Parts: sequence; structure tokens; C-alpha cells
Amino acid sequence: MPLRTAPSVKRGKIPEATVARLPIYYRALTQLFERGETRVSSEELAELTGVTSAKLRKDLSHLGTYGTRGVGYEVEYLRFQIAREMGLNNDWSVVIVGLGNLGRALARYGGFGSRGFQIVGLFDHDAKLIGSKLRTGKSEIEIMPATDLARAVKQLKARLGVIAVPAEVAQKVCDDLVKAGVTSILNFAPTHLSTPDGVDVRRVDLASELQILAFHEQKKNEEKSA
Amino acid sequence: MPLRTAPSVKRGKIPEATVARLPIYYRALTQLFERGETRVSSEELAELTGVTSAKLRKDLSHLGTYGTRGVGYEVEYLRFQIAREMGLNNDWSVVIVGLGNLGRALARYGGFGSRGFQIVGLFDHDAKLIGSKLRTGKSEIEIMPATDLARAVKQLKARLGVIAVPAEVAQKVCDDLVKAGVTSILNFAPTHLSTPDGVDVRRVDLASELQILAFHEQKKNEEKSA
DNA sequence: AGAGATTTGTGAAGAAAAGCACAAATCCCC
DNA sequence: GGGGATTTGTGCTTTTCTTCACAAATCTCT
Ligand SMILES: NC(=O)c1ccc[n+]([C@@H]2O[C@H](COP(=O)([O-])OP(=O)(O)OC[C@H]3O[C@@H](n4cnc5c(N)ncnc54)[C@H](O)[C@@H]3O)[C@@H](O)[C@H]2O)c1
Ligand SMILES: NC(=O)c1ccc[n+]([C@@H]2O[C@H](COP(=O)([O-])OP(=O)(O)OC[C@H]3O[C@@H](n4cnc5c(N)ncnc54)[C@H](O)[C@@H]3O)[C@@H](O)[C@H]2O)c1
Repeated sequence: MPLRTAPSVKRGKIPEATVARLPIYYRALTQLFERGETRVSSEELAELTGVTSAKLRKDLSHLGTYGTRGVGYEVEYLRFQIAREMGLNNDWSVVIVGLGNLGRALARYGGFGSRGFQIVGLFDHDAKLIGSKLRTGKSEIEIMPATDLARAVKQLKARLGVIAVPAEVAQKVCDDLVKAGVTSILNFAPTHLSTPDGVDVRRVDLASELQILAFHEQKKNEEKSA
Repeated sequence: MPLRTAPSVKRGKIPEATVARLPIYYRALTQLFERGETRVSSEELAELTGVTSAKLRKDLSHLGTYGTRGVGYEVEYLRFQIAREMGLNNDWSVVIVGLGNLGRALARYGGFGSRGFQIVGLFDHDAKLIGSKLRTGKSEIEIMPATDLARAVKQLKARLGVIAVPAEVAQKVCDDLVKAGVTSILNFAPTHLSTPDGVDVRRVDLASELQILAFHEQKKNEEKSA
């Protein structure tokens, strides 16, 4: 086995489309690793993740040259490089606002903690929920009143926030989170949030997803009857 | 008020990026309509939905010419046109497989029924859940055993399926859904599903979303310390 | 050590999406 | 009915993303 020469780490900006796919590659690599695989080709990894092998190689080429021609990629090594690039080796503190149907499902979900996301704060408006405890990953957390949000989030130093409140109050909650120092927000409310520069928002819009599927479904029908 | 001349309905393919935004415009228009607004300009609607006005106008131009120069768009009329284009006037039957944390939150969510998506079937593997009832929108539905999936879905004639089971069994569930006639799938399991041609899959990957935010968050830090 | 088989990394071409800017259509008011 | 103000619809440009296709690097086998 030859000594691995230090690979060149690219320092250009990574295209947004690539960033969105890195978590998917990361997950597939994790599976391969757990299955004991040590090597994988771009063709195999592409098959597993549902992209083309050319796209996969180009995506990876933005991080650096971590493969070996004629051979493929070392699973563990590539996985580590993606994790480093994405900041998954850091621990991220996350707060969730709104513990209704969806917020509770998110809080209880074990998959976040195991990926470096620690849920450190839960906030709701409803007096019936405040004070009750939820098991999130390893620890139990008490639901705090939304009125405490600004103070508590600042103290917890969380910079990631999840909004799972009704659409009507989402902008208000968003403003409070931003005021408390949150700079990245995952928004489940079906509404656009405006934020100052430097604050990222990603929306997950479940009803829209169904509507997009329905649109294509309708097109399939039109074709058939045409 | 002049008679509205029949607007030309465009019959070209609508770009995918546009399709993904139509539900967002639709929702904003619904809000405006409920608020009693009758007209809206591309500038205002763009502001509400977080896009630029030029993009919005180009998106709408793919459906037809439904605006009036110098005036704007009629809220109700434009809303109806988008609904028609997206097939939101039809009723869509949806089944959900996996009623854990997430599946239950989805099943209980009222926002789907009100948008033309009827949840008509719930399936799980767990004997403790089978037979129990869940209130979904107007009606109560009994959770059925996953072994019945093929038969029941065929009978229900559902063509939209939601997968909310652990990743390890997602492909199996997907295959069963496809066999039963489902041609559009919303997948919450963090794994790629392979399906035959003609079957659409959209993935909603919550952990990936957090990871993407974390990536940008890390970049912000690097900038600051640079 | 060389020939043949793989498989990466990447320029270049092509396609899709976004952004710009302005003519054309409409309204309002005098 | 005409002039000024408004706002759409769209051709054109730029940017971003995807796909193609092949030289370069590595491995295996003899
Ligand atoms: N449940 C789903 O499957 C689903 C699907 C798509 C979208 N959504 C969206 O996600 C959001 C949450 O959905 P849900 O089903 O959990 O709703 P929900 O009504 O069950 O829960 C909302 C929670 O937010 C809390 N809340 C209200 N105002 C608040 C405030 N000002 N500060 C803090 N907390 C406040 C409420 O007390 C409640 O606990 C909604 O915007 C909904 O449209 C949910
Ligand atoms: N809960 C979340 O917030 C969250 C977040 C991100 C991703 N996810 C993903 O969504 C999926 C569901 O998450 P969850 O938290 O609801 O998990 P969960 O374990 O609470 O629920 C899974 C359900 O699927 C059922 N199931 C298992 N095998 C089945 C089969 N073969 N047929 C039918 N039903 C079967 C189980 O009985 C269980 O009720 C998982 O893939 C998870 O990774 C969940």
C-alpha cells in the first residue's frame, strides 16, 4: 500500500446544488461503512444515491481529489472528508419552537442527535404544554414558555432554530429567534419568512410537495387520455 | 369593467422550477383572497412569496396571460388558474405507510384535507397499532396491517403514497406501493428509492436540511475569523 | 516491465434557470 | 381624447447546473 499523498483541498466555493447532495452521499457512505465496505466506485455510490456517476464525481471534485483512478474511493476516508467539509464534526445546538403534532415528532426523533444536532431548547405558547418534558435523544427537556424565547436562546447560544408553529405566528417567532442570535432557520410553516442578511432560512413545505406530485400525476393522466 | 377576453392558455411544458413555486403563489393568493383583496401586482405577490417580481411574472407567463398591464392580477382569477393548472380542483386519495412519530403527525394534520388531499388509508407493521383509529381531517380511519397494503391500496384506487417507515424497509414498502398502483410517492425515509419509469418520488429529508444549514453556518464562522 | 482493463477528474458543450430591461398595454385624470 | 403613470409580458444576457467524453492515473496479470 503506497503512502497516501496529501490530497489537494480545493478552496473554491462549492455550488449550492452540490451542497444539497453532500448529505445524501454522506448517508450512503455511512451505510457502506457500517456494512464493512472499504471501497466504492463513483458508479456504485451514484447508483445508491440516485444520481449519475459523472455528477457524483464532479460534486466530489469540488471538495478535493479524494479518489484513486482505476480504483475508486475509500469509504471511510471520503466519508470523513464530507463530514469535515459540512461541519458535521462540530456539534450544533438546535431549538424547536412549537410542539404540536409536527414539533413533537421532530423533538422525539432520534436521527438528529446521532448526526451532531443536539436539541437544547423547546418552546411553546400553550400553557398546557409548558413544563411538560419530552425525551429527545439521550436527555429529557422541559418545554419552556415562548415568552422566554429571547432570553433562553441567547443563553443556550443556539444558532439553529426550527419553526413548527402555525403560519400566522411564524414571522413573529422568526423575528424573536433572530433577535436571540439564531442565524439559521428550518421553517415548517407554509409561509415565507423575511430575515435580515446573514440569516438563512430553509423551508420544508409538505403540502407543496404533495401538490407538485399531484401536478405530475395529472400530466400522466392527460397523456394517457390523449 | 371591460369584458374579459379569453386569455390564451399556453400549452408548452412548464419548467420544473416553476412548478415547484406554483404552490407557494397559490397559498399567498389564497391568503389575499381570504383577506378580501381583489387585485395584486407582481411586485406585491413577489414580496409575499420571497421571489423577484421578474421571476414571478415569467413563472406565470408559462400558464397563460392572466394579468393586465398597468393593473396587475385579479386575485381570485389567478388563484383559480393556478389551481386548475396544478390539478388542485381534483380530489386526490393518499395513503400513509408507517404511523410512528412522523406518520401520525402527518395523518393528524388538517392542512392536507383542506387542499384536496384525502387520506384514505393508513398502514403499519406494528400489531399494537393495527386496528387503532386516527382522526384525519373529517373522518376517523383505522390503521390497517401492512400485509394488506397491496390489496387495500388497489381497492382504494389511491395513486399517492407517503412513506414514513424506517429507511431499512422503505424500498420494500415502496415496491409494494408501486405494485398496488401508486404512481407518486412522498418519501420521508432518508434513503433513495428506485422505482420504474412513470413513478415519481419526492424525498423530504429533514436531517439533510439541517446539515445544509450547518454547512452555511460554518462558512459564516470561517468568514468572521478570516 | 509492459499490455490491457478500470475508473477518476475535468475541460467543453448543452440545458435550465435567473436576472435585466424595455416595448406594449392599460388606467387615470384633465 | 391625449399625456403621463403604472405594470405586465418577454426577448436577451448571464449564471448555474448537468451531461458528455476522454486523457491521465492506477491496478492486474503475465
Ligand atoms: N403536522 C404536519 O404534518 C404538518 C404538515 C405540513 C405543515 N405543517 C405545518 O407545521 C406547523 C406546525 O404544524 P402542527 O401540525 O404541529 O400544528 P399544531 O397546531 O399541532 O402545533 C402548533 C404548536 O405551536 C404552538 N404555538 C402557537 N403559537 C405559538 C407561539 N407564538 N409561540 C410558540 N408556540 C406557539 C401551539 O401551542 C402548538 O403546540 C404549521 O405551520 C403547519 O402548517 C404541519
Ligand atoms: N420523526 C421525525 O421527525 C423524522 C425526521 C427525519 C426523518 N424521519 C424519518 O421518517 C421515518 C419515520 O420516522 P419516525 O420518527 O416516525 O419513526 P418511528 O420509528 O416512530 O415510526 C416508524 C413506523 O413505521 C412502522 N413500520 C416499520 N416497518 C414497517 C413496514 N414494513 N410496514 C409498515 N410499517 C412499518 C413502525 O411500526 C413504526 O410505527 C424514518 O425513516 C425516519 O428516518 C423522521
